[in-house]
Amino acid sequence: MSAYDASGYPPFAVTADLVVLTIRAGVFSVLLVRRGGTHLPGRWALPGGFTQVQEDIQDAAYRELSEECDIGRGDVVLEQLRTYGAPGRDKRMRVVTVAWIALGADLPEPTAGSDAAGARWWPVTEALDLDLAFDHRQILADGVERARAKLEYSTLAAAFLAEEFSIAQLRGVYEAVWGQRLDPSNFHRKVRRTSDFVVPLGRQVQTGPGRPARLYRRGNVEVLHPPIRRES
Amino acid sequence: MSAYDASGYPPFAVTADLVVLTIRAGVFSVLLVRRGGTHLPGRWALPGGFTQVQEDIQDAAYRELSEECDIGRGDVVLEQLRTYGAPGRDKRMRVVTVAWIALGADLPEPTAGSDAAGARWWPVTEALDLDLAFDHRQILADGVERARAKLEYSTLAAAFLAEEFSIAQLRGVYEAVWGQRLDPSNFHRKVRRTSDFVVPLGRQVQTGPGRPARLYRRGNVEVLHPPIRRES
DNA sequence: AGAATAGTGTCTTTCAGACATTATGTT
DNA sequence: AACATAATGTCTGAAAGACACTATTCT
Repeated sequence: MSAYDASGYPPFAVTADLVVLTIRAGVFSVLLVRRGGTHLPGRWALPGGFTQVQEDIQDAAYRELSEECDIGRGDVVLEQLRTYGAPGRDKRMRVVTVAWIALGADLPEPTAGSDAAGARWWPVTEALDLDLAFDHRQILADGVERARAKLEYSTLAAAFLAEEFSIAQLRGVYEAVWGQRLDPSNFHRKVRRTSDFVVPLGRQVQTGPGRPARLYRRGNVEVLHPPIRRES
Repeated sequence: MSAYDASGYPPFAVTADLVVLTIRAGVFSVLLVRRGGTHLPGRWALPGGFTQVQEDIQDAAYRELSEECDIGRGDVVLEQLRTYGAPGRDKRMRVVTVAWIALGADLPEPTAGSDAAGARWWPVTEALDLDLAFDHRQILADGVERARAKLEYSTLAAAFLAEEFSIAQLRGVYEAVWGQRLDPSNFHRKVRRTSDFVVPLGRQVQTGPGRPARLYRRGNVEVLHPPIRRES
């Protein structure tokens, strides 16, 4: 590769930016970092950074997750969102960023990376109103909408939960992400009748008052036919 | 921008590759170009090329459409597919490509660009079996699946038709893209009952034997609630 | 007249939404 | 006992699939 004359094409920087989503105490939340350094210091932004020359773009996303968020590969479901490459989106140079969404359960409090002056979880509704750096407000909005849409026609909601969960917890994911109440009995029937959406484990768990809930794990189905709809 | 020290980040080439889809004589078709030059000459590939330094990535896609395919902005619906950036996907250098799907009606026979030794429309089913250059086989497969999926829950099918069309022609789009017969009467009812999917023009057209078909134009709805499903 | 295509109507099944009812725990 | 939550059952309306039937043209 180094033998090839690189002068024949315009050079770009390629970055990976991450919309890291989880549910904390029933609140749909996103991880933001406060920028350090000299450019846009103090502004909140999505975690991310430069892709290395020999690095797969998805590996770059996983590496930034690890370095900036202390989150491992097994802790999240990572999915490419889209690529943002308007010429002026970074004033310093021409940067094209590949954005990803990362969904996880019980994600830890972040440890600020070397480039970031701080990091914390924000409720998504609040984060959408922030004046984020670069075009990160748009990326965040797109990522949130992608997550909301995918709950409709996929079984992705389980990515927000630990290995074992109850159907009420699964419903809680939908309610947190959509900001909307769902009928418990209809939701229960819908999930159980969708073949291999969840697999019963035969055990129960008691969280508060009321009948104990049965535990399930994810099934192998990834597409919901028919979907669960928003906005009744 | 030129004042910034570019040595601090790894340089990438960014390209735009296009999955250009249309329906020709009832056959779901994709535009491929035969590579010229010195690298992989003679291999079929998706049309595309380098993004310029001052150019928006979507503008690059439109420019390649114009240069390599002689297709204007108004002739297609362009949508970002995803970005492919494995380190070894181009042996010459590190290239990240932003892939797009372009859907159009009655697209013209291609005029080969300067880089291409030839260009032609291929039936999608045949193109999927070709040994395309780079990772274009995967990009093509992803683009075709995206188009097929979007017909289900969006009104995108009309992008394959001219301004005025009959419901039978719209059904023909679904049948060509999905490779599957649909019941004419149920399809007709479904389309007409979806508010503002199509707008009647009050005129008719006679194509062959049989009752003349009423003409419609696209409505303003973009999302189908509920969707039209594949695989009965 | 017969064939071909466009469009409407009907019946059945499936499933979502609303909500009543039962089951099983806590306080 | 009162309450809270989980899970099941019932009723109704919307909509899809199958298909009969009508409408309008061409050969």
